[in-house]
Amino acid sequence: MSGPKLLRKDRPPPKRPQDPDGTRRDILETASREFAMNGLSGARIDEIAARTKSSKRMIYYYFGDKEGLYLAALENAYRTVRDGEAKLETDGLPPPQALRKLVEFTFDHHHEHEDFIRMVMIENIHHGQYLEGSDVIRRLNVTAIDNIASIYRRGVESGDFRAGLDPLELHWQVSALCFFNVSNRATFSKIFSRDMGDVEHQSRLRKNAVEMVLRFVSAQG
Amino acid sequence: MSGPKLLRKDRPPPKRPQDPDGTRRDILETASREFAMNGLSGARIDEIAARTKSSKRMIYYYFGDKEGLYLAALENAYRTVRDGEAKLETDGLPPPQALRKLVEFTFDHHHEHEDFIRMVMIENIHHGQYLEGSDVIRRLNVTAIDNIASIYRRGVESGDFRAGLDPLELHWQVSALCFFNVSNRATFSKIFSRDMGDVEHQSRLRKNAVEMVLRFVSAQG
DNA sequence: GTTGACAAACTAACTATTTCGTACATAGTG
DNA sequence: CACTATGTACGAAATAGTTAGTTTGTCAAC
Repeated sequence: MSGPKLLRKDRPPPKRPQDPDGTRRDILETASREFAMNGLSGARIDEIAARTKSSKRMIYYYFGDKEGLYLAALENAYRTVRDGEAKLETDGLPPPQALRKLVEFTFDHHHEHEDFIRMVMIENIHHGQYLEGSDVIRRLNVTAIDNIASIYRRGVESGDFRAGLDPLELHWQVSALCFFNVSNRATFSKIFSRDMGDVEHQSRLRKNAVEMVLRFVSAQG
Repeated sequence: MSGPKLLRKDRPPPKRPQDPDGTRRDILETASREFAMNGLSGARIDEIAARTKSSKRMIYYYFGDKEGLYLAALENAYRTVRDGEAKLETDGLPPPQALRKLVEFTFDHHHEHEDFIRMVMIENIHHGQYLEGSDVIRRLNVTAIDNIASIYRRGVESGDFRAGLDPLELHWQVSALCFFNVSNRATFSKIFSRDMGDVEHQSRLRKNAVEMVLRFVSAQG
């Protein structure tokens, strides 16, 4: 489960009685799950400590207090997801296909990272006040615009897309469709007695999201 | 602020030392604000009690426990919003204009009812488990589909809309665009250092949402 | 290479509050 | 007088955070 980074010093330690990096990571991962599951006030420090290989004292040792731990978990969530997104490559493709790929990728990616979605929801409940103090997160996200901005620019130049749209707003629309798909699945499914998370619905909703964005930016229409 | 229902008995009581209906309503409204603001575990019974004209004792008297109060607040939120939505009239309009009006109305309505949005977010964090036991809420929502379903059907008949779309999925897309606009405004604004809630952005996002839905259902394209 | 000092990593038990919920007593109402 | 509505005070459990002390690693000096 844990691969301690080799090649850092001569001896890769097989079992350390003291393992600051490992302990820190273990706490952070456990806390991330608990916060994503229960929210900031819903998560319990004692519960997190119990699920950790470490102890409550260590949580305070490394993260100061509950809010410090929450912020670390929030940054962790953004980092994990944005790192994954960096793998998307669309440079070679014609703009419409590139945009299609981006939407499909975003849709799938959000779908696969429910904990991230939940953390963002939770942070929005708190009016983004913890995110506010984190330059880390801002940096991670601002670059996420570059991709869609470049695709859009190419699309306008090639005549496939209409001009006058704002890449940030485009990103907003894509996010809305993909985010909502995960964030509101529970209430939506229960209200309408349909499991919106099953493969059939997901495949249709994914197709819809793509069509919606493509038709929106399309030059003809 | 409080209009006690007249015409029920001869005398509308001007000042009652004991006022069960008023007390109940006062508690519910206060609780609704607090839960919307802080979530289920974040809200404090003592805090709610303090903001009430009444006392903590009365909360337990009328709502049993914290979860009972939360459920009442959740139902209250859905009821308030769906009651407002019932005012929308689109029967006379040609389908594209009817759909436009529906999207604009939903967009504005969500925008004006942030507390409702927050309650739905909170309930989704809890995997919709409280909503599950509430037939009240299900009933309120299922009828919300009728409107959009009827517009869509008329649109297909008139040749304005393409066939083969699912009204529930259409409702999903509209909801996504309008819901996200409120739910994720905080984090989005802070990450990109733009106030997405100001009038200019809102007006553009609203226009985008309408165009997106109309282009999506359009027969040509 | 052994030692000893110092810092980092870690353990266990404890505390001060907060927070939900309740008993008990009282006042209005029909 | 029975029943509903309400005020006051209290209690038990949960919860964030701490105090005090122990073990482990590092590294320079001998």
